[in-house]
Amino acid sequence: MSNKDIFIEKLKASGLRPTKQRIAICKLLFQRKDTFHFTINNLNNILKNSSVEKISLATIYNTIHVFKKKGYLKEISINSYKSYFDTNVTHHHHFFNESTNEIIDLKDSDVGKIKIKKVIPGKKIKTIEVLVKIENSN
Amino acid sequence: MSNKDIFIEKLKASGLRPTKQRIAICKLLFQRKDTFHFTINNLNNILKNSSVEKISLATIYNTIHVFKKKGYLKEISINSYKSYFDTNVTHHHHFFNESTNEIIDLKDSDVGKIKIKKVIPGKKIKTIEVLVKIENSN
DNA sequence: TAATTAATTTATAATGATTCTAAAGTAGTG
DNA sequence: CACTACTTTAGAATCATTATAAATTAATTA
Repeated sequence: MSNKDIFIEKLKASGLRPTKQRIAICKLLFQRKDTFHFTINNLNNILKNSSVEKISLATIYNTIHVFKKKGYLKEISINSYKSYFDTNVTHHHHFFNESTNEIIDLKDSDVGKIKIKKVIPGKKIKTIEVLVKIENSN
Repeated sequence: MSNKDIFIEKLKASGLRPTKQRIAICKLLFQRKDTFHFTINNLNNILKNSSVEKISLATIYNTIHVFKKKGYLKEISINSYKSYFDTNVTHHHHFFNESTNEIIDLKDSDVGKIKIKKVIPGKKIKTIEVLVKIENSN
């Protein structure tokens, strides 16, 4: 199965028709080796330059939100200034480099077991997310 | 020293003149036993009802941001939809109740030691923040 | 205390991100 | 090919936040 076919599958599974705009977005997001952290604004800039297709902002927002709902993308909360998305949808954690505003993935296995000693009656833990803020060590 | 005097001190330390609007904001934020998690919108609503003073949104934004910069308030990143502030400025963590959107403090000592097994060359860890998402266990 | 100066408050405008809308275009189906 | 439903798009609408500039108030000085 070609990459393009995989993208078409992803789109169909998300209830979206495979259009050239959406396929261009898929290429940008999923045709890469490493995980990709991005903002909508990032995506828009890259697509404006790289892609042959002219893709409107509304289409980008739409597609990203559907992928997020479907679980093909994760949204990361680092700070209130920007909204980041992540192509790594496995359970994992993040470094945030406060000197450069760069996000780096931290594998689940790179974080030791976390013990939560407080229990909230009637609630159960759904997920534990760790954000490690780093800065230049000089 | 009365509460009001403490508020005046806080304001002065932040480089702000003690006006009645700012003192009303201080009362709301700091005259309480438990930590307070809020959005600007929350604050505005409470002030609109509770306080004798008419306080404009611009004043609220201004004051909150100065307090944040001074370290009298912390901003918490839970999700991209809302921007929350916290009157607890010690190092600590949070539960986020996804059923109710409620934030609950988790004391530093309620979280076991966290081992980060990955090192980023040239960077040092500034802080480690844990967000525990919970839901009804029905 | 009155006068002066500088900071503050406020309503409103400006901005920026995101969402909505409705007209024009395109994919899927028979 | 024709039809229908889904998409795309530009631009408008909305919402949170920030900026602005005139009116008000606090602090300072005489």
